Amino acid sequence: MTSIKDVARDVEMSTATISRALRGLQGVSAETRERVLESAHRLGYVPSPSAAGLASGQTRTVAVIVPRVTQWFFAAIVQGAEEVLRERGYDLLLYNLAGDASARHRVFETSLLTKRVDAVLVLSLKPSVDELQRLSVLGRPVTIIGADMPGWATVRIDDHEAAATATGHLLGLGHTRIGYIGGATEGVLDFTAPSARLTGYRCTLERAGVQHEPDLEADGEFTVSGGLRAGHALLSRADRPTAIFAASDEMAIGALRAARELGLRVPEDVSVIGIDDHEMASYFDLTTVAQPVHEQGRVAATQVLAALTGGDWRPEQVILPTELVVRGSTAAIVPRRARRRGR
Amino acid sequence: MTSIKDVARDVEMSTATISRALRGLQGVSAETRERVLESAHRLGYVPSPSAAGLASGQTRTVAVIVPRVTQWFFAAIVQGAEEVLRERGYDLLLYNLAGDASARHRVFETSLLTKRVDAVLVLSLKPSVDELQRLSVLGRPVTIIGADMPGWATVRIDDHEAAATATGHLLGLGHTRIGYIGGATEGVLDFTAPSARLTGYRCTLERAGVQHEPDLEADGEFTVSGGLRAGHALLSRADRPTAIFAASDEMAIGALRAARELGLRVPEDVSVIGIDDHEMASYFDLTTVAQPVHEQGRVAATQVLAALTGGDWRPEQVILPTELVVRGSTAAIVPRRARRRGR
DNA sequence: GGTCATTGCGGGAGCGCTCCCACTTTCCGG
DNA sequence: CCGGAAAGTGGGAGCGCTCCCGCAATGACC
Repeated sequence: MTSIKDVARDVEMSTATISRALRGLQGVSAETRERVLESAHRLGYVPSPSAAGLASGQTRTVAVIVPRVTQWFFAAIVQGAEEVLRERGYDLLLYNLAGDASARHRVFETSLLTKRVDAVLVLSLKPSVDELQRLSVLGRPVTIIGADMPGWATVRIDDHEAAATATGHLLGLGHTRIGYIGGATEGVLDFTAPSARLTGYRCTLERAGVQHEPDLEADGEFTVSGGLRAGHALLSRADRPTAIFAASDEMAIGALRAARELGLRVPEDVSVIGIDDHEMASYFDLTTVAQPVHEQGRVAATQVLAALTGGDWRPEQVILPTELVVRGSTAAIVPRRARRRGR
Repeated sequence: MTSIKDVARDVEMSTATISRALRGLQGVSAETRERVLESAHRLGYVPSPSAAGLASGQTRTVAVIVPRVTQWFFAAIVQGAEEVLRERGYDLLLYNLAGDASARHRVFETSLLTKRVDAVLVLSLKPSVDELQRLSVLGRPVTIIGADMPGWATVRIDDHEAAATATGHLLGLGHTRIGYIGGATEGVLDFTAPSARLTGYRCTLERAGVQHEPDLEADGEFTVSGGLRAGHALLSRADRPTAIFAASDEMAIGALRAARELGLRVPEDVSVIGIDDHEMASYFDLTTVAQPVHEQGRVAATQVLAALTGGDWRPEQVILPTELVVRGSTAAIVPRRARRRGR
């Protein structure tokens, strides 16, 4: 393995100069830099990240902690983050919790992170008090995506508002019996989004003078299968809702499926709206409140990178905009009589 | 930052012993190990991977090169690999090419990989001759998932057979006009699966005495939107096929959508079958040839890890089994007259 | 012509660990 | 009682880089 010394010997200079030249630091003449680059390339020199990390204390690596990569939403964020990290020469260390509590424990507990990465991106999970403690002890930039954590750098959407938009859309179409499919507000992936979306839904109903019915709120676990179950529960009621607002597109897709299985037409018999603008949403003709998923990853990565280079880093709360995307799964309520006909 | 020296001083022993004790090597008395562990914990000692990597030449990290994490298939493989890597204390460095040729170039070219990871997992992309050259120069275990590369360690399914199974299923139901939606056999993600599946389809038709029609083969780019386009093209023909075999579930889902948009009923008017058993397949009632996605990641990771620990590592070709999963999107062909009625 | 930045470069001390080799002690069999 | 193997431990030389400090040469300025 050729090392920096070999290059130094080759161009008859000190390793210090080689290091400077290779990293593009100033204090090296253009001619020297040229020679060093040529020599390094000719000798097939590849720097050792371990050695550089040991000497500099920087690993040029950031950890991304994600609940489940298999969920499109998280994967898309990872992809966004990876793009900007790669651009800047940083590597991405992926920690996939996959609903495994022990995995979560391990990642936070054995803070291997400490000396392994320069920064951490935490996706959509609300770290516990203890975990936050560990994160802050790291002394490294940390950005939390998709959760509201005052005092911490966060990138997210306004979940309350997104839910209000969705609910408002349904209200605007004349619906008043609006079911809600959400997720546990406490759990393995205890992010703050579920509760914010739930209150957004409730507040909007209330503001419109609609009585909010606990019976119309179901748990969809933020998965397609959960949405299917919840959809079945809501739609097989005698006094079934005329519209369903699911707190995520995946649950909305499950609800669509439930409607189909029950022989209900969408949107004639029931309107369905979600949140996310999942990549498959358009194929389901699903009306949704789109959020910039990919972009959140980019912004978060940009943020920690800025913290790493610029000196004055103070946690910033970034809120990205959402947008109602109307497709075919929602429609104005049809008078009872007419609706009957379709069943 | 507390280092190994601090622990050594604390228990009044040499750093060599601390290192041995912490890594669970033999040659340390149980009592000593106990004391070291206690001291390390009390002092909040965290080992430095950079230092260990520099000294040992091992990083306990493996690189996973993936075409696009946002595709469920790849994410699921990553998840499988991550599981076994984490179990064994290895970290996962994610390189997401995301269809960006320059990204691909960068990953392979600037073989930062060399001194950064102990092993490499390459997902579903057929490395070019040049890239293979670089991989072999690494001198590290490399496993390729989802592509057939003689001479290299691979983990995959028998694509030819999977396609044959799907096609055979349709033939068995009486279909003879069977459309095919596949992907470019050369491209950014030039894996070997597309061509193997195509030939599997053709061979099976031929063997059944069915004339294979080039017009019934469309390009779906292995995406939902591509499948939608291809489905439209195939199903809006006057002599449209009575069944469609899509080389991936995502394309099959696109085809289902196309059928719906054209007012065709599935499976009465057209049967659709895919490959993968995508997480959403059951929600679409999609008949498919299931492949062990998650498991492929696990097996591949296990393989490189074995290569890393055991001494005698020689490339092994693992082929995992597939299984036909019959759901509601395929059915026996209905006599022309009866079928008409439904249109 | 002298002073003082500025630029370009070298020397060399670590960074925190691993691993080879050597040393001591204990234990066992002959 | 002795020799030798085995077990437990220490010393210390790196691993390949970064970065601080120092030095020389050059140029600008009064």
